[in-house]
Amino acid sequence: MTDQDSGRRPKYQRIADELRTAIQSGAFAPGDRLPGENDLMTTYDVARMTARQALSVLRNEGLAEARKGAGVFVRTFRPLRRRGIPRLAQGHWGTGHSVWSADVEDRALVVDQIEVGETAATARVAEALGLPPDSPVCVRSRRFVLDGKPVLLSVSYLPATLTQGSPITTPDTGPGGTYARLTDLGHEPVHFREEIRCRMPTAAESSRLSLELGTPVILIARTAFTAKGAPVELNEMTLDSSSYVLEYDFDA
Amino acid sequence: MTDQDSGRRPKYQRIADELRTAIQSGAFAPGDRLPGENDLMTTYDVARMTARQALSVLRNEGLAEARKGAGVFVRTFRPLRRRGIPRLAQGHWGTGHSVWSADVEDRALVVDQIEVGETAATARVAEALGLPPDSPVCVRSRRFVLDGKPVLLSVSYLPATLTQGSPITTPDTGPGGTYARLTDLGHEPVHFREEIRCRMPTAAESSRLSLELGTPVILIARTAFTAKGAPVELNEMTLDSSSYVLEYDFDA
DNA sequence: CAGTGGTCTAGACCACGAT
DNA sequence: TCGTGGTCTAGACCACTGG
Repeated sequence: MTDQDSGRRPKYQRIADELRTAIQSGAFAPGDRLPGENDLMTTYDVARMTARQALSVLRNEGLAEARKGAGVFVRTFRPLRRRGIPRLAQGHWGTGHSVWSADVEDRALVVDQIEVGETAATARVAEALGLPPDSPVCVRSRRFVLDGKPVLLSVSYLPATLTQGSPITTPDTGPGGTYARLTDLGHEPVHFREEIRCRMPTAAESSRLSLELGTPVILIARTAFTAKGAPVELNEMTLDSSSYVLEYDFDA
Repeated sequence: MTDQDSGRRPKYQRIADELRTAIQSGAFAPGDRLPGENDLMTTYDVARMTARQALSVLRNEGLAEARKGAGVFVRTFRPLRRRGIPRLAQGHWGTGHSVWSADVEDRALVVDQIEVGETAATARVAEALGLPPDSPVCVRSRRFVLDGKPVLLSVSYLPATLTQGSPITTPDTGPGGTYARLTDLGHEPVHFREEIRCRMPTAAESSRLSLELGTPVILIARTAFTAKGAPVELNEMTLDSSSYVLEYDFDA
């Protein structure tokens, strides 16, 4: 260590800084290959682990992704748009445009890993549905895959007393889906509450969504209410944050 | 490597798995100290870097945080609740309860790092406000600190032609804030669009929000529209995801 | 097959925090 | 002061990808 020490910033962070700046300045475009471990070792005269650490910083920031045997590449962000309130989202609020561009949806959607069954409600689920603990609930679990890329995990909980004998307890709920069947049963959902949070994925989520390192997940917990204010469904969704932009339109 | 190899899972991931399971089973509660590098080295008979790598997995998952000189500890999650649509959020949708608990807000809020000025709109800002590129815009930048912990960065953009000479161009906008002043000027915002995404923080964001490793940020871009459908404000917010749950209520 | 990233070892020195 | 995590070196073998 003869020259450096200018500033107390660790070597691996200095290297990461330079690469990050280069990416953000456009010197490396999305999809471009970045200098690899060997490049950094010679360029900066550091050990292998130090070069690796620098690259791992960028990966954990979601800026780069490694492809084994190929190299390290700048990541892209081309999200889908999920409209939380379709009724209001269209219309004449058109002078200003969206902040983040999003792909149009004329792609191949596959629903996957469907599991339907009945279990005892966890404390959280019972609370959200206004049921006593351990009440029986209908559980519908699915995965959504868009153009071969998994983007969304969905688990829906409904009071089992409501869904007895209804198509809701079968994999195919029929035209209009679960909400149409609830309406048939006299429990039409008219009000919704969505709670949103964000965190790093568990190993299981990371695997089911094929997530890159440094990709958070968005959690949406949607509760559906009837006109009487009774909760009839809790839908817990797990989204690949690199695939989604959420949008909510509302009036003052 | 005499015994292992049972399963091709790398050592550091196996160690991380065991610790993760122990955390999720409650063997280690939030705030508890986890086995440190030296503990793992002797327990699993691995090299220092391997133990470090196992712990770094948990940190990047947001499950653990390291305190230099002290140890590695299980993280906590006690979020604030941000209601996107206050008018609807109250009321009679009360049978079902929130999925995630949230602290009540009787805490000390400080607004910080206030900067107000005028610049040329970036392409993204101009697009959102329906302005020609490089149009002059009023910029209001702030940081919100709750009980000493920074939780939110906010940057607001308004067409400079609207705000000329108004208190909006000063640090203190007066009672009712920016929206009240816009109303005074005959540009009352009546409709809002919020776009939400999520990603890992930049170094600057991480520093301004004092984020732990493994903590994503939530980005909210809110556009405010007048009754005529003209956008009058773009507010870009950056939230510490470990401090927030977002909530949206709406009707079918 | 050559090059890449993935994993792992066995050392070292440092800055920091608790005692 | 002593243990902790933070940084760094200089090697090694492996699995995978590409031409």
